[in-house]
Amino acid sequence: MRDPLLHYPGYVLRRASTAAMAELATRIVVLGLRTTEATILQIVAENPGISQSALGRMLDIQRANMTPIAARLEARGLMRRLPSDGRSLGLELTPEGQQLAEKAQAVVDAFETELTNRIPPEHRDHLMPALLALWPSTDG
Amino acid sequence: MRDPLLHYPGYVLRRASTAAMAELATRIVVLGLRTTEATILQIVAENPGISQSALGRMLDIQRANMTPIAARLEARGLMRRLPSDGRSLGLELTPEGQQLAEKAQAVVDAFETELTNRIPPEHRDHLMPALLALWPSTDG
DNA sequence: TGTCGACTGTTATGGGCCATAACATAATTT
DNA sequence: AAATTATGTTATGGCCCATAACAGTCGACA
Repeated sequence: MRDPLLHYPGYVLRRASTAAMAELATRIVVLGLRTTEATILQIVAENPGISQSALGRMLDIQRANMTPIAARLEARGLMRRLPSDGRSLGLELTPEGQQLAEKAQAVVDAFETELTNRIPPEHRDHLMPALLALWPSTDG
Repeated sequence: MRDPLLHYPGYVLRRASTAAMAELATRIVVLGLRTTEATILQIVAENPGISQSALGRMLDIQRANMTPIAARLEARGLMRRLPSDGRSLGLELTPEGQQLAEKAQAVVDAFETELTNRIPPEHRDHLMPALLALWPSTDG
């Protein structure tokens, strides 16, 4: 039984990503959040007033897909969407949103630290530059 | 506008994986295949007679999700599913499946090579060990 | 100032992959 | 022989991504 896929960086990248995301999802779901929602709370917490579009550009989420996510977070009382522009919606967290964002942040931080610690030290500092080189969307 | 996510290996891993998979998908779809199907053709080509379950274990695809994929490939005349065991189905490619598998293989190889070449040389050899360390499912 | 193009948000819709539960059947273990 | 395990199947849902079409707003520019 041969498995040549383990020599393919793209394939290993995919598998590593899927595994890591699944693990994070199980840790974050206990807060009642999806990983995407946790990320959004985090970004809005650090960038109050950011528009849906700008948020979407930062996270590579289409406007059309951002709408239901933001609406859901607002409906749960975690986020407010205030018209800033007539066409734009500025996002900011409610106190409950802030509180949940902090919990989510702690979970994510712990996870990312664990992830980093799994990498053998001699390879650790090379992962980020290598991944960023694979990722064309950084500059567009 | 702050974007602290770029310091998170898990997040960058996810983004890099998504981008890479999307790119591969656009290259493989012209063959009438999805990335998962291309992978399956490749594995079956190198492991004729492999059972659906064993294939699923290798690729981390649940039995329940493997069934429609394998059935689709069989319906397209690319693969045969021969009862080997009374309960198991042994998989093997048809001539058309072989031919398509070779084309898919060429596309994947080219893609993986390009991917590797994007990584700065000083980081190149560190990516695979780092990713494999993140990926717990290698041994279970 | 009025028009045209670009931007924003929304709705609708579909694709692709993953996960779980329940089931029937066959093999294996005890 | 009985109990457990393995395999394949069906059904169902979740999550994330993509595209098209639309209405409303802003900005650039003649």
